[in-house]
Amino acid sequence: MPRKPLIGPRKTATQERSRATVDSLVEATARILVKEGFDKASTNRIAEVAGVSIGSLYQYFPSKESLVAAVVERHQQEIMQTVRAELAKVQEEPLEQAIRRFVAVAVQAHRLDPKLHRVLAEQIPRVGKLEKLETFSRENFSLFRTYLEGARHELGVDDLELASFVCVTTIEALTHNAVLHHGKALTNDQMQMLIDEGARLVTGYLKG
Amino acid sequence: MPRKPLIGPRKTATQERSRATVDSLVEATARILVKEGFDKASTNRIAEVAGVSIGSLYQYFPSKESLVAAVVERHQQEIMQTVRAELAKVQEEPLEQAIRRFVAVAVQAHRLDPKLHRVLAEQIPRVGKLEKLETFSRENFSLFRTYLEGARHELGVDDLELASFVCVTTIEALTHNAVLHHGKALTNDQMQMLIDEGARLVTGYLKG
Amino acid sequence: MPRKPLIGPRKTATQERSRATVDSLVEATARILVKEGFDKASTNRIAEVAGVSIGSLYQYFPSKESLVAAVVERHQQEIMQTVRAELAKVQEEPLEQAIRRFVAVAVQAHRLDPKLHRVLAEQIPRVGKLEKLETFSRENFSLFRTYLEGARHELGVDDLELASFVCVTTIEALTHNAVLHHGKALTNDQMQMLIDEGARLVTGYLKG
Amino acid sequence: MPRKPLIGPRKTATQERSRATVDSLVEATARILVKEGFDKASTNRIAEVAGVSIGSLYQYFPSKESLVAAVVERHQQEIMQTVRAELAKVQEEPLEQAIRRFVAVAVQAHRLDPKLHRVLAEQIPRVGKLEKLETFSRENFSLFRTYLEGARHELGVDDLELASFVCVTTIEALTHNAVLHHGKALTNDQMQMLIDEGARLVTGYLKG
DNA sequence: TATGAATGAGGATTCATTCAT
DNA sequence: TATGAATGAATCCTCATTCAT
Repeated sequence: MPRKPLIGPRKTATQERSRATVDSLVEATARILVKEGFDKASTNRIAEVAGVSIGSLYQYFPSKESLVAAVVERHQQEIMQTVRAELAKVQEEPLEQAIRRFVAVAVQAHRLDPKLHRVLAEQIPRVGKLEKLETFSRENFSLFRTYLEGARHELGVDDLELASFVCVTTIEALTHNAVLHHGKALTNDQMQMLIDEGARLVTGYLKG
Repeated sequence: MPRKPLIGPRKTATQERSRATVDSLVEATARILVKEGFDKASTNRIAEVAGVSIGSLYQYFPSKESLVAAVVERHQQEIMQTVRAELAKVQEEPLEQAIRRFVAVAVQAHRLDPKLHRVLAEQIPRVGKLEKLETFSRENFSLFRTYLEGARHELGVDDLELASFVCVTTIEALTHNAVLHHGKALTNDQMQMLIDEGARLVTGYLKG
Repeated sequence: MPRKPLIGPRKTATQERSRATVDSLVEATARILVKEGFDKASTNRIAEVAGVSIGSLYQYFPSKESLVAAVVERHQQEIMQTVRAELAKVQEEPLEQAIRRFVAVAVQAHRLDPKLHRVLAEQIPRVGKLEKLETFSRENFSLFRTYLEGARHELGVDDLELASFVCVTTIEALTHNAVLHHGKALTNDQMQMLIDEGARLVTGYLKG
Repeated sequence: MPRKPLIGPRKTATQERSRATVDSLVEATARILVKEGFDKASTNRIAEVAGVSIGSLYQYFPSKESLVAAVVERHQQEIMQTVRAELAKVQEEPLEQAIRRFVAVAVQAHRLDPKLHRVLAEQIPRVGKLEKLETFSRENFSLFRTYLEGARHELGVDDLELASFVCVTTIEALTHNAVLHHGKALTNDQMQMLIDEGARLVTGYLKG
């Protein structure tokens, strides 16, 4: 094991090569998923597109499923990074403003890579088992719920668990349908309108 | 000597046999989809379960896709029958009552055959092309929109197209998540609560 | 199912076709095993040599293992047919004569298809699980033991189970080594000598 | 500056390291063969178990086959060491005693590492080409034959080549079957009985 | 028209071996 | 010399679909 990092996090050539291989595989998988769909995403195809041998694919991913899982994970990470950043100060905001922010964040999350998001949402249940991506993910649910707890005084509802379920489901579905099924890309106006309507819907409900 | 039946819907023996074969194939497909999942639903398996030879299967359905499409169609028909019956007199009802009915109908639709509904919802994008089942279906959207037009005086919103989109999406998602992802079966209480919340959410929104 | 056998065991065309396919697969497997060894006997190769598609192979044999098992079975059947025929009247024979017959039968069994016998003996433990071919097979052991019981008065040994083990093992090994490892084919003289020696060895032992 | 050790078998550090690597590879191969079977013994697995990189494995062994061959060789060496030691003074012994010793030695050889012996016996024909391990090995045959020559006066047989073949084959087979196929381990009584019977069988034969 | 034997492209995965570092 | 990432031919097997009977 020739590993002589002199200072700090200096990766060895070997580590970098591995990392590059892994990345290109995940990337290739995502690209094929988006452009050709789940059924065309054979492991041989993925390796080919990644410019890597099929053997290397299996060196890093024990199965096709694990590759798809990695794509899901990566996408999820990207989304949650956006979400966390965006919601950092939501706790201090009044209801109306906060809800608008939640809706806006949902829209943004969907716009990170809408096509990938769609494929993952639609075709990935098949991969099952690793129930990621569950209705905008548990973390989202938590964030929302936590907000509601802090904003209890502004709410006209008691059961925060139920309210969170209703709101998160609603926001997710609205955004999902709007972004993914209507036309190709939302104009800014449409996006604004979407946020307005979604926020009004949810806010009204929460105020009771 | 053409053999068109003289009176009424009296099918020839042959026609009846065909019909039975087709039915058993669709039924077998649905059963396998539900019990064993999309991946186990090979055409050979379907033919076997239907008690029909693989040759006959291809006599009636040109492809696996067309078989799945038939299942979707059938499920849709059943749902829409319920929906139409239930919404027959909705036009005359006041907003609150009508919306409750819409939500209740959505729940009922999901409860017709929840497992089949779920499989179809999850796996069918794969069959793609024939975008049936699209967000509670166009017909649903129409029915809702038509209702809104008649109830314009009670509404606090102008853009009925937009409002319909928001409401139908919301109702569908809420129901879908509640029925398909939470536990196995909803208790009556839970169902009532779901209808209450859904109706309140949408009604509030529509009143503006 | 168009099955109209008019008289007696007249197989339908279909049945005959299936049968032919199965036969050619087993035959091809045996041939490859003999000519190229276990490792070259890939399912695709077998199908090719059988003049059958790989799909058909899997229609009749669920796995590669099952194919090899069929070869073993077939070979075993052939051997046991010879053995049974040859040993039909052994019960009435005096010890010396009977033992000679046992040895002779073992030699014959090995000469039915020596190369196949060798491959099966050497390479098939791998297929394990289906422990056929076990030390000249249980049936052989039984036949021998049964004979000993009837000939007890001529024997100088008490423990017939033990004696059978010793004799059957010995006869089998002697024959096996002689037929399979020495040169290509045994001359008649060599065979005679083998029988003589084997019989003398075993007879001496049994007489005590 | 060539570095040949001046005195005695003093290996350089490098040579020792090489030796250690080679040993651990052979040992790992044997262990995997025994514990997991031939099919699990991939070169990568072997290297891993040996705590050596796959690259190093190929530095010392040109192929998987050569690795297995080394295991066979080593096992053979160990057996022959036992055998030679045990048979050192057999030449002076009378027939009965000598034969008992031969049988006992065969049993001991099998008990050195029965599981390894079995795997090698069963799977190694596959590795073919290097027909080691052939029926208790040529050396055994020689030893036995040499004994017979010295003991000619006690024998009732003429053809010592033939007699040796018969005896060695018989002893090997008896031992092999008894040790490897009957239950897990032989009790001392069973072993004694095995030696008794084997010796009686062979002695009787040799005395004519 | 019904049957089911046959097809074969294509898919996931393994593993002995090579070679740049 | 040691390392381990990379290779890719080869393997077993599935399944939608065709077609002779």
